Amino acid sequence: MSPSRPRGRPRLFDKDEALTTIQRIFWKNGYSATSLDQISAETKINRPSLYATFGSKKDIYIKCLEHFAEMMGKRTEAAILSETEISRGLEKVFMQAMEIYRPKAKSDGGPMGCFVTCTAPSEAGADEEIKEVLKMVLDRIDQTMRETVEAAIRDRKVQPKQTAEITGHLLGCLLNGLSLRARSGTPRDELELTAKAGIEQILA
Amino acid sequence: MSPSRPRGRPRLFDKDEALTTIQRIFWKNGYSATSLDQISAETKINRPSLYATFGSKKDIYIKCLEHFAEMMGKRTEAAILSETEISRGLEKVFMQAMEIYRPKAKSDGGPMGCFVTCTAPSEAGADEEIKEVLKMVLDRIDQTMRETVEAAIRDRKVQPKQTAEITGHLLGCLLNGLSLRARSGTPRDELELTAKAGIEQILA
DNA sequence: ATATTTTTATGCGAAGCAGTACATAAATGA
DNA sequence: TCATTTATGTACTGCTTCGCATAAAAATAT
Repeated sequence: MSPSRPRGRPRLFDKDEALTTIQRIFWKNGYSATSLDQISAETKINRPSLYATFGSKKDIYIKCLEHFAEMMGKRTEAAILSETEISRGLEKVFMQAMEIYRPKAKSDGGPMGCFVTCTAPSEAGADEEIKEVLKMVLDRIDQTMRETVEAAIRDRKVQPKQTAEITGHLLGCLLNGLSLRARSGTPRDELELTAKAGIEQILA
Repeated sequence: MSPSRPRGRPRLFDKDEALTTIQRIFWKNGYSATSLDQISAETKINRPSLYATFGSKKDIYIKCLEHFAEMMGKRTEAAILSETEISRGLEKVFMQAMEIYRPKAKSDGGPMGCFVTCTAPSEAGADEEIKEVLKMVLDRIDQTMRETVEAAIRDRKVQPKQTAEITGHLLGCLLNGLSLRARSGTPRDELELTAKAGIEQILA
């Protein structure tokens, strides 16, 4: 089953590693303010190679958005599965999100906030494709939250006053709000405090 | 006291009206994706006049951000003062925000979502000045919410489980989350439903 | 060895960008 | 009437942008 080496000259760079580097650049500067020259320089991949591998600038950006959403989604599901108590599971989800949105160690100028919710909305006003990706990511967050809440209701762990659907939306909004605040420089401990209180309040 | 006409040739355009037009362009396309040529074309103001009146591109953008925040702030305060019951006041605040974020009539390609939270975060990662303006606006939202909650607590209208400060943050996050969802195309009635449920849940 | 396939490297080209120099126009002051 | 002041319009500069055309390089297949 080991796939025999493909036919021509092999790539000098790792596709996934490059995508992660590119993601970080878009994350920090936003889509429009990032140039392919900048990406080319930081990844040390020539523009034509970049183009041949990932497509146009927008293609690359959308691949990064999906890459990020996939990463967050997997982490979220893992965090929820690792706890039996829903409020603990959600707390873990939010805490690890805060670690990504506003890393405590190495607060050197790395990107802050959620990559998707901090960079995509700016483009979504004029670009239908990016708007749809944004909607997909937001819906996915809410859906995961909702399913978690539904499972907890079935297990008689919580009895929220609102429907599971609404409760999912509220948890999603909370996460988005915290992401924007992280981007603006709000300190980590304040974000964590709000997150914990919010989960408690929304689930009650 | 009527200010005598200033010395030189009078301006052909209204400063405030122009700023509103420019704001709408930034609102739809974001900061980096908007060019001064585009602004010049849509306002019919030459770039040199634009520059002389408002300063650099970033100067113009920041003036627009502050212009928008001022407008929203005034409307919010008015809405709160117009109702004696806090939950009704907050509901009015959120409903009029939704009308701006996602206008029901004339859903022709006008900008959606909050101008500040949908365009500034993209730039805030690399621009300290925009980041500070963003923080100022977010803090102002939370502060207004907090003061409203505090007043309601004093009047024994509500007894939130969380502190007024936290409650303010939660209401702010809810508004931000709804703004992003409006930008992504979530229908108005769903936003309103979430808003009402959220207010009820957060104040309980 | 030679042909074939794929990636890399150089660099072009047409367009767009922000900002400004300079001459002109339209108002007021004397 | 003429100087002064401010705004406008044209056109330019120097730089950056995305995308691609073309040739060289590095691998496999025969």
